[in-house]
Amino acid sequence: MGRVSQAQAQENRRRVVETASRLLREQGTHLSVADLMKSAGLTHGGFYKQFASKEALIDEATAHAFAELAQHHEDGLDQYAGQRDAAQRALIDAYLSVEHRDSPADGCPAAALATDMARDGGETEARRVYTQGVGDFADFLAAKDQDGITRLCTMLGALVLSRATNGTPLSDEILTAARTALIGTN
Amino acid sequence: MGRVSQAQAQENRRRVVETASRLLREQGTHLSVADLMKSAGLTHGGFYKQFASKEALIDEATAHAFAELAQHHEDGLDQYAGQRDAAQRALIDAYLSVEHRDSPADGCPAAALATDMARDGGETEARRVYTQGVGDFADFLAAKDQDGITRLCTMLGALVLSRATNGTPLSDEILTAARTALIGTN
DNA sequence: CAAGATAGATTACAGCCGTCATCTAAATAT
DNA sequence: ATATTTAGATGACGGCTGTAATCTATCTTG
Repeated sequence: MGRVSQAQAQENRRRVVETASRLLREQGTHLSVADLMKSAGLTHGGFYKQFASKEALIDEATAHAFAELAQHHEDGLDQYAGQRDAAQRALIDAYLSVEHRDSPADGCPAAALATDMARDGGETEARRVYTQGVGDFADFLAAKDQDGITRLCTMLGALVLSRATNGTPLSDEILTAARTALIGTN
Repeated sequence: MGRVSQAQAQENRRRVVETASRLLREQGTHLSVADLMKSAGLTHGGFYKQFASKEALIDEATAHAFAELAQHHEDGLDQYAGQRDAAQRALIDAYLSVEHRDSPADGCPAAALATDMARDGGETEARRVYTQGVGDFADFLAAKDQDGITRLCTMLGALVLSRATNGTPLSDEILTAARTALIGTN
C-alpha cells in the first residue's frame, strides 16, 4: 500500500505507459483507467499522481508505441547491414504475416490507431506524434521505383482489412495478395 | 407523444437505421442509443420497441451501409454504360478525394468500420456482412492486370491514413500518391 | 532517528451507458 | 363507437467511466 521507492515508482510508471501502449492498440482510446492500472498490477488510485489526465497518458503511450516502431526499423537496417532493400523486404513480410495480424497489441501503431486518430479529430499531441510516425514509416519504405507512401497504404490497408475479416478465408487472401504485389512472394 | 400510424412508425424505423449507419461510420460502435435516437428526432424510449438490442441495430445499420455501397457501384457501372474500366477510374478518383476523406458518415463503410470490426472480435452478423461487402468491393475493383484485393488495400489504406493525418500536409500527399499509383493522375 | 514528502490504496462523486417497466394517447380492429 | 393494440415519451435501474480527495504506510532527507 503506502509509499514505494523512487526507483520502484519510476519503474511502475514505465510499466503503466508500456501497458497502455499495448492496450491502446488493442482496444483504442476507449481504454479505461481502472482496466489499465489493473493490467499494470496497480489500482486506479495512483494514476493521477503520475499523469495529468487520461489524454496525457494516451499521448505518452502513443509516443512510446511509435518509438518502438522506429527502433524496430533501425534494428532491421542493422540486421541487414544497411542494405535497405533486404530490410524492407523482411519488414514487409513480417508486416503481412498472420502473427502480426493476430497480435495488434505489439504491432504497428499506425494501423492500430488510425481510426482513433481520425475520430478524436482535435489537435492532440498524440495526433502530432502519429503523423510524424507515419511520415517516417513512409520514408523508410521508399524505394527507387516505388513510392513509400503508396507502399505503406497497401500494407496498412491489407493489415487492417485482414484483421477486420479475421476468421474468414478472405483474411488470408488479403495478406497473400498484398505480399505478392509488394514483394512478389506468395 | 402517444401512438403513430403504422406507416409513420415504419418510416421512423427506417430513419433510425439510416441515421445509425451514418453515426456508426462517424463514431464507431460506441455510439449511444440516446444520441442515436435524438439524431433521428426521437427519444430513447421507443428504441426497444423496434430493435432487440443495440447490437441488432448495429447489424442492421452495417448491412444498410454496405447495401448503399453496392448500389453506388451499380450506379457507377450504369453511368458508364457497363464500361468497367471507366467506372473503376471514376470510383477510385472519388474514393481518394478530399470530400470523401472529410465526410466519413456517408463514405465507405469498409474503411470506416474496419477497426471496429477487428476489435469486436466475435462472430456477429455485422462482421459477416462486412466481410461479404469487402469481398464484393474487391471483385468490383478487379482488372486484367491488377488484383482487386490489392487495389482495395491501397485505396482503403490511403483513405484511412489521410483521415488519421487530416489537417496536415501529409494527408493530401497520401491521397495524391495513391491516386497516382492507381490511375496515374495527379 | 525524527520530520516531512509522497506512491499507492480506498472511497466517493457526477455523468454517462444499455436496458427496461410504465405511462400516454392515438391508431387500429371489432 | 367502443375496445384493443401499440409507438413513442418518461423515468428509473445498475454498472461503468474519468476524476479527485483522503488516508496510510513507507521512503527520503536532515
